[in-house]
Amino acid sequence: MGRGRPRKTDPEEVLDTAMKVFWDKGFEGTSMSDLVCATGMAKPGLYACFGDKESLYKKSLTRYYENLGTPLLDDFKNSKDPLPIALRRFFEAVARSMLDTNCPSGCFVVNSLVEGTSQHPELEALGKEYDQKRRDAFVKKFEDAQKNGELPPNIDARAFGEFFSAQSLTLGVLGRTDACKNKLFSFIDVAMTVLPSRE
Amino acid sequence: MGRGRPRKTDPEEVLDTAMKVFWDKGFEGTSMSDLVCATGMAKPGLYACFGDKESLYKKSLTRYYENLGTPLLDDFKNSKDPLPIALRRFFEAVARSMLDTNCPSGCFVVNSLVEGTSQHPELEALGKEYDQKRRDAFVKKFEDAQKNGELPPNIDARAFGEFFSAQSLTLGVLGRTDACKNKLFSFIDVAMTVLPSRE
DNA sequence: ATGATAGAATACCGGTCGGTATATATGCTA
DNA sequence: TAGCATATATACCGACCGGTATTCTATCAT
Repeated sequence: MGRGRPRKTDPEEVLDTAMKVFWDKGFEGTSMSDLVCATGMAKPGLYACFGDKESLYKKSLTRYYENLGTPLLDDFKNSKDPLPIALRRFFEAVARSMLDTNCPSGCFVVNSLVEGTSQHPELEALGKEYDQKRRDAFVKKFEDAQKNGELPPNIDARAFGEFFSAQSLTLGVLGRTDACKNKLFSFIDVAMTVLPSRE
Repeated sequence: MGRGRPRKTDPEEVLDTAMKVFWDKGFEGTSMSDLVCATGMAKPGLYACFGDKESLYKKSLTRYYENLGTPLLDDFKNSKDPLPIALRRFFEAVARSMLDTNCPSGCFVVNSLVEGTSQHPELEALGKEYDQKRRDAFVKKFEDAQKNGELPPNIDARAFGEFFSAQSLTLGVLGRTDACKNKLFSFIDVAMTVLPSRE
């Protein structure tokens, strides 16, 4: 094991860097040369390591999702806290990641909106998959809360779940355009008022 | 007047068609050849008429905004109806335009998120300008409603205004990804519950 | 040392990009 | 009908695109 010339660049770092470039310039707006400059890995290396441009993008987005999105969502799903607590923690974590300049904030919503269109069916499918996971988690959480009496029985738990699921996208949009700590957090404050009280 | 060879294609139709192509493929993903095919106007004609690609995009987006966004926003601003009525009418009009397949729904949010990045400062500025107009209108409406006693005095009218302003972006996102009449309208129903009752 | 292995670096491919120069067609005015 | 003004159509430009073949270099096992 360990034969051959050692790598100059760690492939996982390459994926992280690539995601930032894609986030900054968009999929179509990013050239392979941009990625070569940013990552330090030469073009043939990128192709050998990750396949073509679209595969590289998919792998970047997947890694990003598994490192950031999945843990956040799992924490929310598995939380034993009352719904308002868990919900607020989820949104504040999303908001913090949006404010982290080292983090390509909002790439999910960007992917869903633009990269994943009819032109790139695989990217579209990836985006829809993530969207669906989030929405399902939210809806289930709200339905469970209703069963547990945390939410009044006369509301449409699914609609409320989907509403809040969509608010994480809104945070992504605001994070890219308006990003400012106070605004994101006061947005969350207002959103939380949607939660009906127990009775 | 009327000298020279007559136009084969109406420039305003060209702008409408161009916006649809940009909406479908994104700014970077759209080539001038795509636009030539879609609009029927030859490339030199496009350049003579609209300037370069970025100018054409700006003119398309501006026209779209003035034909759709401005009237909607003006109706909302000038409405004498109670706030919940005016708000719901605004959101339902936005939702309907999202569901209109002839209408490149959500190009504002797309522009803000992706086209208008550091790579295209002019597009970014245009997006920010529209964003600001909408936000200002919402904030003013909520502040006025508070003064008129339509909203309780103990809430942060600005934060509520910005929250609802952002919901029109969320409708844009949902319209592009989830578009389905029931979902958009039940999203609006839930969002409306944020409005605190008079007292 | 030496050969095998695997990444790095360079140069290169056909195609398409945004943008334009040139020539032709069409209608108005006089 | 002559001529001008304006749009259209074609062909073309250099640059850059995504992707690859080839060569060079560094590290391993032997």
